[in-house]
Amino acid sequence: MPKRKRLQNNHAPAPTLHDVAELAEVSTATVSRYLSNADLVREERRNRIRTAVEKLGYIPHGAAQALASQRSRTIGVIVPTLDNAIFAKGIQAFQEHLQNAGYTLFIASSDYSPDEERTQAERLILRGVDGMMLIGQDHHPRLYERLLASNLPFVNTWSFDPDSGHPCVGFDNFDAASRQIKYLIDIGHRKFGVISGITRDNDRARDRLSGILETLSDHNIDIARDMIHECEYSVSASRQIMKRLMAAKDRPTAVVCGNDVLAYGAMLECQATGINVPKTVSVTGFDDLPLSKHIQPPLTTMQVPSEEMGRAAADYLLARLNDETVPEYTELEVNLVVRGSTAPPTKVKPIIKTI
Amino acid sequence: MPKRKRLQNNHAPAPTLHDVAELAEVSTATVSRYLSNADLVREERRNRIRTAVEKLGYIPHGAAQALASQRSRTIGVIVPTLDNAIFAKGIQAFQEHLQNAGYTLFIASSDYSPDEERTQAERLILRGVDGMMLIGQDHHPRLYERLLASNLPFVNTWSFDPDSGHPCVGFDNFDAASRQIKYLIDIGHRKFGVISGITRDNDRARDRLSGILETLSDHNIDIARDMIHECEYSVSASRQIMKRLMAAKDRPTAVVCGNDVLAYGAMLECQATGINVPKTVSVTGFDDLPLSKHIQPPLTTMQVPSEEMGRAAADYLLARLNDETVPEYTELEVNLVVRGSTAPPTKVKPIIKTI
DNA sequence: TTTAAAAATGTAAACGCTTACATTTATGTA
DNA sequence: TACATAAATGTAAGCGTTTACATTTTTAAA
Repeated sequence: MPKRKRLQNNHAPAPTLHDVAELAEVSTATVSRYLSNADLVREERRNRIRTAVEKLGYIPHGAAQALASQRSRTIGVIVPTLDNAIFAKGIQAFQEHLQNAGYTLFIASSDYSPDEERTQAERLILRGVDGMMLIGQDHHPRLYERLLASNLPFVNTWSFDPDSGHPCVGFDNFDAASRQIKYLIDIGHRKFGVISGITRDNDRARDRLSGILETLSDHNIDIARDMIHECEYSVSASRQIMKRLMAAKDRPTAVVCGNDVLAYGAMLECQATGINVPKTVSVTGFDDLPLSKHIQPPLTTMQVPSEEMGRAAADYLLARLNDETVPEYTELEVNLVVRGSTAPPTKVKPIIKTI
Repeated sequence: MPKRKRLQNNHAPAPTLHDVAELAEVSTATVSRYLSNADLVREERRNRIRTAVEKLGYIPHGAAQALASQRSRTIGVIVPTLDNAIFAKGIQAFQEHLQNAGYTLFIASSDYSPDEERTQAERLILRGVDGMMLIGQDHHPRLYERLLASNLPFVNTWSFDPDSGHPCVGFDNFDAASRQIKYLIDIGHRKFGVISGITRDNDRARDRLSGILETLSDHNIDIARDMIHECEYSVSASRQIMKRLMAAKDRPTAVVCGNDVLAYGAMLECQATGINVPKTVSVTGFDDLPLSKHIQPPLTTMQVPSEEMGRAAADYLLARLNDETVPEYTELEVNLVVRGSTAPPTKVKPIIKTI
């Protein structure tokens, strides 16, 4: 005799595996198997179970599954910020990919602070994430310790550094920045300004800055201390700095920015003060945000393969979770996209005419 | 005799409540109480427990907690997109607020599709979220049904509509758009173009569009069918439409855009084709993204209180979860910010001189 | 003191699943 | 047909907490 059969009316306790099993007249084990791998059960019962599931509107209880199976089918990611679009595309791709494999994503943000990142990571671990994606490779040492100690699969992204010993999917920020500045040198620039992201706790910003400075030095090009600035990733902050840069006695003919947002700031400051880009000063960015090809002039920048990165990061974690072997370090390409914001420097002094 | 005492070496099974209890020589119940409300236990034991927790590096098992307590301390939010910054600030505030209350956030995205939104919601419910935040109020009917049936606290945001019967924290999109267009009428515009977001399944876009059209009609201002376009939220798409708008025989003196991104597209198209904003055409946006005050000319737009909205949404859910009473409908203010992208229309025909 | 009430603690039963192992049933082979 | 083997199913023991209830200890009042 069935105990009760009320359908989905308000506040009805959610049906459990047991309810389904009872209705389908099989054991809970069989239902569980059906749910995880349908062709483990004979067709006849499969149908009974399917019917029961539908009739009851059964949804498995995630926490119970997680507890019993010791895996939550949940992945965590900690981004520095949700605020700008830099990471959005990559995260989106990451998520979609995981989703297809039955995983759900926890997203937290650290506001570019390793301490905060570590706190967030602890939270995610408490929530039982099966794996974790991080941005960059500058993380709290204790975070690395915990990740390693608990043998939790994780992957660094937006950086590529096999020497770090940590799994990563990303690109070589040093090299990318170096190529970018080399391009500017090639078209004739010698006087540079740099608006870098804050390098502290940010290996990407740091590598890009080193890439720039070392390449300049390789070419015996001097750059004054006051032509190099670090700056939070905002248009306002960048504008401020650009203003100072262009007010200097010996102003740069090219300003290299740590990312596109900073470049927007630089260009908008010029626009506001009537300085022509690229005639008076060339500006470059890094990221190739969707807007960059539309602004006037269109921004010369490094195209970062964020979607590919998200996908590859997901692949890495999924492989780890399934105990498949997978390369620990994956390098992706970034391309220099030359657009209208850069041009050879305009000669200021008229060339002495020969007779 | 202690069974084993290895510290955090690799792959050591995570310590459990039981381990802590054993080490502190109390029962698991006491440890559990200590963890949830420390002054339920006498000081002497409190210390023993604290020491044990630290020594073992104990972290509670989220899934087990969730299963036993029937609440996951987890909240879900489904945003249309992570891609642009529109929702970022609001989500960030939402998250911070929840976090302080011990909740962790699941973020999913629906790509503006109610079906996808519903699918994502099911996933989140399976994960056992205790509550849910949604954007707008156009949701799949079955989603509403499930939310109601399972008595899961949720709140709509970015819309305010007490008549809907669904809890919401947001603003009146119709009214906001109406005020905006009224301003344009007030400064003399009569010929309008509209670049709206896609209205299907998007009550915000729909309300803004109605706000515009009804207000025009209230003022007996005609607007041709081909001056009204719907457009996905991208700069490229918006540029296309702006191009058409400005190529028309009787082109508008003001173009109202459904959000700031669309407005960027409109303005950039003008910039690219040498049309002066605001002299030839005024442009308005909606959202007041961080960039909007910096672009040239700075964008006239509606300032949306996204952080406040995130906070208020969190407050609502937290109150519901603690069985406190809380208003079901919260209206927030949005302000018209007048900047340089709008100006009175320039008279095209010279006024006939009087003698 | 004694005693009742309050506070602290312990015991053990859930919570809703998964899964090792045992058992039953089907399949193929000799 | 009998038998070995493979496939399908069932049984029941966890998974790591919380929490109702029972028990013990403390506190305060008489």
